[in-house]
Formats: sequence, structure tokens, C-alpha cells
Amino acid sequence: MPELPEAETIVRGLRPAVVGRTIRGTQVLHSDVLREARDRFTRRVRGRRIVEVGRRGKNVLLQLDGERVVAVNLGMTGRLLPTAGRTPDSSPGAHPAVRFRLDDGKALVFDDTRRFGTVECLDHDEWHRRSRRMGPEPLEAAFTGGVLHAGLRESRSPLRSWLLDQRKIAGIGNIYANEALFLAGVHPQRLAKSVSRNEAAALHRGIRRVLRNAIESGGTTLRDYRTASGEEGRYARRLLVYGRDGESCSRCRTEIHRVVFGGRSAFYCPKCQPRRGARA
DNA sequence: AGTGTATCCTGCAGGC
DNA sequence: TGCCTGCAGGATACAC
Repeated sequence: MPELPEAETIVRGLRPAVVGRTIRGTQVLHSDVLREARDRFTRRVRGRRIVEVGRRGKNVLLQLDGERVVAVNLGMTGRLLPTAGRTPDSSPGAHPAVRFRLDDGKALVFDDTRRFGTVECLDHDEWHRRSRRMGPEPLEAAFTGGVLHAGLRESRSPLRSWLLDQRKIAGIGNIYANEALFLAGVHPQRLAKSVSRNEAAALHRGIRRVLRNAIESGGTTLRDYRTASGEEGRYARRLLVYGRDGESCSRCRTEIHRVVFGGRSAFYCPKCQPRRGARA
């Protein structure tokens, strides 16, 4: 689940704990989360110093010296937890997959119940190529309403599917796609190319607003997500439509609907988000 | 270029 | 209580 706000919250929590630390070694408990051979990964990471922790879309990035980067995609249930104590075998999560031993005696653990997450160590060029295939960062200045509108015009996908496509825009998952569409007053199944300039502007505002507010709340915990300090995110109670089918719309009291397409549930208010564009 | 389906894996809620 | 089914924040590959 972790989407952009959850990854960002983890990054911020991780920074003070791991920046400047050197990775003494790694322990791979479930090699299926690695996107490369275990030996190669272990070799490329050992002895490197973590110079910064960053994010691209939903990915948490450990920038290492020597122009290398460990990219962690959290999948549905991934967590990144620095161990509080020095005890090397204590694990803060129940499903540790990769453990990084740090030079201060502590560790950084990638814990992932379902193991849909991935961990890999890339060099500068490999990471650059990867990053180039991803869409713009929605919170960066370069991502404007005009940029969004131009992207939407090229696609016949339903809006919700478009928003989930990391090649179109980075970091948005099912929760925030649905919330942003509600804030913009646009139906999730509207075709991307049918969106007007004004609707795109409203969607642009909705995307930024929901992502910023969710970061401010430390992300959304439905079940598995935890911050780097193991706490739950506080945004779940602020969700306006996601998971609220059958409840009444916070804006107009109409019953919130759920529809499945693209293999996943979409939630919307039929009155605030008419199938045919009206408002905005 | 779209959509639907299956796949990876575990856990939990709901129905019986 | 237990068993079974379906479903879940993601990403990808496949056939159509």
C-alpha cells in the first residue's frame, strides 16, 4: 500500500537514524524480495556509507557513496524499521526479509509480510534509466496543471487507471487516486483525454492537497503500514471516499459508491463526481 | 493502446 | 471453534 506519503514519511523518519552510517553487512532472510542475485547485492552494499535517504515515487532510496543507490519498493506490506537497540538478532517486525547491519551496532530491517516489495542495489546509470521511465513527481514545481492536462490528453484510460500508472505520474496508489478524484469532483471512470483544462487544474490541486495532507498526518495505516518509528499513520480517519462505500458523502450526504474496474475498487460520490463532466 | 486475468505471498474478515 | 472463500495498499506479464 505504501504510496508516496507513506514512503515520504518513512524517508523522513529514517534520515536521522541512518545517514552517515556505514553498512557493515547484510543478512538476506528472504531472497525473493531481491531483484538481483543475493551475492551481487550483498557485495555491492557492504562497506558503503549511507550519504542520504531520498524518495522517488513510492520508492525509498538509500544513496550510498560510490554512486550507488539501494532502491526499496515497499509493495503492499513493506516496512523499513531501524532497530532501536544494539541487539543484532532482535527484529522489530514479524517478517524480516533483509537486515542491514550498521556501524553503530544497530540495524535497518526491511520487513515485508507478503513480500511483494523489492530491494536492489543499482549504480548511478541503472538508477537514472529506471527513474526516467517513471512519471513526474507530483509535489515538485515542474508538475503543473498544464503538465497534467497534457499527459491526460494522450490517453484513453479511465482517470483512476491513469493515476495508478507510475509511468504517467509517480507515487499515487489506489487510496490517494480515489481521494484526489473526489476532491476534484471528477468521476474515476472518466476517460483521461476527456478531461477539460479546468478539470485537470482541479485534479492537480486535489492530488497535491491530498498528498501534502497525508504526509502531514504521517500517511494512512489501514493495517500494515508503519512509520520508521513503528507508529501508525493518522490519515485513515481523514479519508473521504476510500473504503467508505455505503457511507454518506461528507459534502452532499449522497451514498458513496464502489465500482470495480482495472481489477481494483474505486470509490466515489455519484453526485459530486458525475459520470459526465459538469462541475470544475 | 486499451482491458481483463493471473501471478507473486500472507493474513484477516465474513459466511456457514 | 474451524474451514472455506474472497479480498487487500503493488507491479508485472500475458492474451485478446
